[in-house]
Amino acid sequence: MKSTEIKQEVRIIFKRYLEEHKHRKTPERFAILDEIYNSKGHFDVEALYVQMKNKKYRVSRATLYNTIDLLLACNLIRKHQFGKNMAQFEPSYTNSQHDHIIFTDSGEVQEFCDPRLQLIKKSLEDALGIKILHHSLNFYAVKIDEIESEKD
Amino acid sequence: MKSTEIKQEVRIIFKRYLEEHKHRKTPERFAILDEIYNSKGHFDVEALYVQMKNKKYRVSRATLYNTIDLLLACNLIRKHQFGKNMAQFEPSYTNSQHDHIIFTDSGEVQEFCDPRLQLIKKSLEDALGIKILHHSLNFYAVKIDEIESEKD
DNA sequence: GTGTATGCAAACAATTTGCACGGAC
DNA sequence: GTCCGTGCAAATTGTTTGCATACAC
Repeated sequence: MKSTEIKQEVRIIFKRYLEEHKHRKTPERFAILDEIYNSKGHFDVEALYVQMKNKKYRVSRATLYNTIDLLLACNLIRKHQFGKNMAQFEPSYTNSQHDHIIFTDSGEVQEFCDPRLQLIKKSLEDALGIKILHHSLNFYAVKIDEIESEKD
Repeated sequence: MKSTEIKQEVRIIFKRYLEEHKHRKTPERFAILDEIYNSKGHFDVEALYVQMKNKKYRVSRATLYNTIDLLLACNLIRKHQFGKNMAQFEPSYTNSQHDHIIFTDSGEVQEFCDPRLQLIKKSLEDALGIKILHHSLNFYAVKIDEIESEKD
């Protein structure tokens, strides 16, 4: 699916969600959605705020937080809490579930997916009689070659 | 190992750590360590503060945070970030590595350990040429019988 | 005696809330 | 015309910092 098609599609999903829940379809809300789906990748609220400020659009942080809640509710973005003050979001449409490796020195985030996690999840659900709603798996790592070069 | 032996042991480890790093062995620091190892289980800073206040001991939050940093540094406690404002700690001596299931309705935390996680970790390290320092795996779940009873 | 650790209160950063105005309906 | 959503600034929460005093060394 082309990038322009995706952007079109998520606007429709958002529009439908807002209508169904009797929320107003304000230009701010669609501008924020556009901005998020224009850049892809992970972002935090402050970065999004600055990014939109630098472009044409002027939104308050309050509106960003408000809209992000709506986008989370209709599953157009996902939230990740990488650490106390390291909340990040990412667009989730046509973007399959995955987990994260956070490089502790640079803050860089890399995605991965390992099917064995689903086996662990299934085992737990069966063994404990629970329903797992979602999960968070983060590995905090450093790159080997960077360890080597630090030895100089 | 008996509970009293553990408490004795961790005091010795902490004492050694403080000496090696030229930190003072203040009564507050040992009182905090004792309090943590008296109750075991997960705790957050506020709960620890209230708990100590209710007993004999009067410590400031600043000292709690300071001491917790020291205890983290010498691996006598572990920190878990279950959500933005849900940082919890737990004593880690004679307490093997494990992961957590957080029940989203009650906030209850249950521990589990699945060896397959180590396989995932190993695969990633080998495939990507990285060294994983630590990880965080949390499942957010509800109990099945509670789902059923909600249907009433 | 020196200088680090403490308690307190003020500072902080990320998020939230309250309020008056503006625009979606 | 209603009243929800906005921008702004003030409030809030968990944590950190600054400063004067206390006490470990």
